[in-house]
Amino acid sequence: MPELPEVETIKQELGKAVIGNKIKQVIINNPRVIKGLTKSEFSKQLTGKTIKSVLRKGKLLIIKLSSNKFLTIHLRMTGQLIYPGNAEKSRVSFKFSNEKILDFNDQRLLGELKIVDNWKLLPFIKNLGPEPSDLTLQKFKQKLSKRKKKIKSLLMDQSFIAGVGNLYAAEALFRAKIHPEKKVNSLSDKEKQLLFKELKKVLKQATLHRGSSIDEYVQLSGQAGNYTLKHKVYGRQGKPCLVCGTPIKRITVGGRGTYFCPKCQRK
DNA sequence: AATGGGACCTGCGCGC
DNA sequence: TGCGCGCAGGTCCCAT
Repeated sequence: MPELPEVETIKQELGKAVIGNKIKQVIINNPRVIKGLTKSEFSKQLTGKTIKSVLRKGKLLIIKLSSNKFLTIHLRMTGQLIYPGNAEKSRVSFKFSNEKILDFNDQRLLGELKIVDNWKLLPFIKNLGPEPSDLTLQKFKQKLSKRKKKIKSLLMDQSFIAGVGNLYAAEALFRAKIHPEKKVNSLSDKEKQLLFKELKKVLKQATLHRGSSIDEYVQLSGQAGNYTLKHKVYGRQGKPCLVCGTPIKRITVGGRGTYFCPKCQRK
């Protein structure tokens, strides 16, 4: 599933691939992923516009157009951007004047494409917590104080910190040796410090490895991300913990599948 | 205010 | 064999 490292990878590659390209045609194979505009309004807003820049905030991609409007893309779980594509199995494709095609694929149709005047006014952005790279240990600790829920649910809360999803929450907690169900108000100062360090580290390393190919995520070129091989707990139910050999357990936390080592990670 | 749970969506894997 | 069910999780929405 695309989380910060995956979306950042796409953002970097998309920037290299399409900045300066002019949209010649919009091909809409399934309008369900387009929010707030009809098919024809969506096409009209994009056709003839040039891609000026590509930004990322949390898991949201933001594409600045020459009209000074923004095309925002949220991949949710199974969204993919592929370039060059072919518009064959895509939900929406963008054909540029150089004849190359950018495909937006999305098996489960939960992804969202929008066109907005100002992305900063989107509710999702207004409620978004800090980017991990902007977060200091002091601020992290301050944000953790007075919170009572399970640490994993809090890490995945986009208003708490931007860009962390199910996979990296699990990986960071394993590396920090903290049980995913541990209540935030019972974390020691040392645990908070270690969690802060490991969370930043895992996100940075995953980005350097171009993300994790779980579910449908692939890089812009269609290649898999390389971080999948570095996972220590995610998807490893029943397999031995890479530190102590105890079988990795899978439980449900906040309705989400959660992997952890019952020996290394204590409540 | 903060928290938890359900809904959304589709394809796949499993069990009977 | 074939079918139906559960599951995958990011975000929004609602109830408490």
